[in-house]
Formats: sequence, structure tokens, C-alpha cells
Amino acid sequence: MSKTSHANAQAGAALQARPFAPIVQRLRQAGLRPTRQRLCLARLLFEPGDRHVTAEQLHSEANAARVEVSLATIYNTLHQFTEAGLLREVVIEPGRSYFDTNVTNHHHFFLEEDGALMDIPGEHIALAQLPEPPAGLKVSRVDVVVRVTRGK
Amino acid sequence: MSKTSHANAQAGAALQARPFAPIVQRLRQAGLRPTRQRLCLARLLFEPGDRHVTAEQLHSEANAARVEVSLATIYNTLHQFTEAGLLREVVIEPGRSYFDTNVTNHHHFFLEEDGALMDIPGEHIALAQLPEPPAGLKVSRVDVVVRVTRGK
DNA sequence: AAGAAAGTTTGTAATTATTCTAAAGTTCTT
DNA sequence: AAGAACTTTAGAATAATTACAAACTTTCTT
Ligand SMILES: [Mn+2]
Ligand SMILES: [Mn+2]
Ligand SMILES: [Zn+2]
Ligand SMILES: [Zn+2]
Repeated sequence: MSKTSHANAQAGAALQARPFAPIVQRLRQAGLRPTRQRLCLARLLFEPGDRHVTAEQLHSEANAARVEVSLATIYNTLHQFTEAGLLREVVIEPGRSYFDTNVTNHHHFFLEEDGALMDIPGEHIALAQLPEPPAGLKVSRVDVVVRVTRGK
Repeated sequence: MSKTSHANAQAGAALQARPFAPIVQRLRQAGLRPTRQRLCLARLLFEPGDRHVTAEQLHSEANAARVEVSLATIYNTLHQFTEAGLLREVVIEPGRSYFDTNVTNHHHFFLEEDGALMDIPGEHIALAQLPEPPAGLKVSRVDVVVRVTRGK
């Protein structure tokens, strides 16, 4: 199916994958082989800009884009990307995880009716007088979730 | 404090349930009948002071206390208590909910290794310059979770 | 390029936490 | 006491996620 073979392997990849090149680099840097599945998922995730997706959502998008990827691979990939620092996992509701393409310091509005997440830039929330963590523990992350609703 | 022993209407209940009386009242006030199961669970939850439990944990405790309660009832009760404002549900990890007996304004340390929650009094965290919620939405709650770890 | 090693994908089974159902039991009202 | 209303429960059903092992792809060696 793919013109994988012959000629100059590196040059060929670089040519046909011009827009993917940066993504390929990011994957390689993370120690992940740039497979068809990972590249497609990376495009779906990172090209549209900041977003928050669930595994099922991403799977639907892949299907809609005529890309065959199993749900198992969706989960594998989301976790590997998270591990590699390309994504951040956000837990807000019991039973489902969101994966956030914005890995910079920021917080969230959570719209309860729609299950939708919206970024709040890190500078827009100031946490004053955060208490010392208990004996010998280090803060690994601080999450602020502002739950909002439209009904009263 | 005062021995407000009224007529014999509910005298029997009052007598045998001396220490439960306040709990019975709280349940009645919430429109919940004070059943054996709910009373036992309420004692396990509220007598030891502020705590954070999962459904399974509470179920184990009930079993350990020789109280037969089905897991379905544990879930029913936790949700009814939450609905009634006696508990608060806290979601931190995918796949499990914690129920918090402290329903006052406060936040949490989450110890990643143990899955343990610790309260941070509300006054000990100041959220400055919280941005306006998007058009027509009201803030229903703000949750701050400080994830701490002992390994680096 | 060929072969081997290493890593990846995937269908399917398994797990986990939670919710649903409807029948049997309990509490409340009159 | 008797009926209405509510509650409990065993067990089935869901939903999201994870585990597995075989087949496949990519990368490394030669
Ligand atoms: Mn996860
Ligand atoms: Mn819940
Ligand atoms: Zn975000
Ligand atoms: Zn708490």
C-alpha cells in the first residue's frame, strides 16, 4: 500500500511527509516509532490547536477520517503521548478521562451539562498562600477546575 | 445538652437510639427514612470526623463491623447523602469516586502513591483573579487538587 | 538488501467501578 | 392493622479501560 521501499529511505520520508516532519521528529524524540497510526492520531490531536478529547472521541474522529485504528491503539497512543509529555490527562468526571493537547501551565472551566472543558490560562488564576505539602512530599501538579453550569 | 424529653410519641426510638438521635434527625430532614443500613453507614461515615472514602472502602468497613449491607445500597446511600448535602463527591482519579464527609469549603492534597486525600482548609488557598465564566454560565464549584508525591 | 531484533497493532477476553431491575422487605401514615 | 410509599438487594447489565498473545511493521545489523 505504501511506497515504503527503495531509494533513499530518509529522503523519501522527508519528501512525502513534509508537513509531518515535525511530528515525526517529536515522536522519534520520545522514543516512539512514527507508525501510520501514531502519525494520524498526532495530526488529529495537534493540528487543530488546543483541544480536549476522550478516547472514544478520538476513535470516532479517526474512523471519520477513514483511518483504521483500533480502540486498543487509541488508548496505547494516548497514554504513550501523555508519558512523553505531548499530552496531559485530565480527570474530572468519574469514568472518563480527557486528554489535553495543551501541556502548558493552565486550568479549566468544566461545563457540566456538556462535559466540555475550556482552558483558563495559567496566568489568569493566582493561587495565593498554597500551604506546604506534608512532610517529605513534593508537589507534582496543581489542578484547578471551575465547574460551571447554565441551569441554576 | 437539654433533656428535651417530650411526650411518648417517639419516646421508644429516642431511648434506644440515644446516640443516633442527631443522625436520625439529619436523615429525616433530608427526606430519607432512617433505616438500619443508612444509620450504620452514617455512623461509619460521620462519627470518626472528616474523612474520604470510596464505595468499596465503606463496604469493607461495614462488613468488618458485622453490618450486612449490599454494595448496591452503599452506592445508593452515598449518592443520596451527597444529594442531601451530607457528603461531597470528589473525582481525582479515573475510575473511582471519593466521598468526602467534609462539606465545608476546602481543597485537597492528593497523595498519588497511596490514593489518599487530605484536606486543605478553604482559607489556606486563595484564588486570586478567577476569570469570569463564559457567557451566561454560573460557577457551581471550584476544586483545587494539589497532587503530591514522595518519589521525585 | 536480507535477516533478525525490537517495537507496534489489534481482536478479543478480562477487569473494574458503577448502574439498573424487579422482587422482597421495611417504614410510615391513617 | 392495612395500604402506600419507600428501601434493600441479588444479580444482570453497562461503560471505560486494560491485558494478552499472535500477527505485523519498523529499525538495526550485517
Ligand atoms: Mn489513564
Ligand atoms: Mn457518582
Ligand atoms: Zn486544557
Ligand atoms: Zn476533603
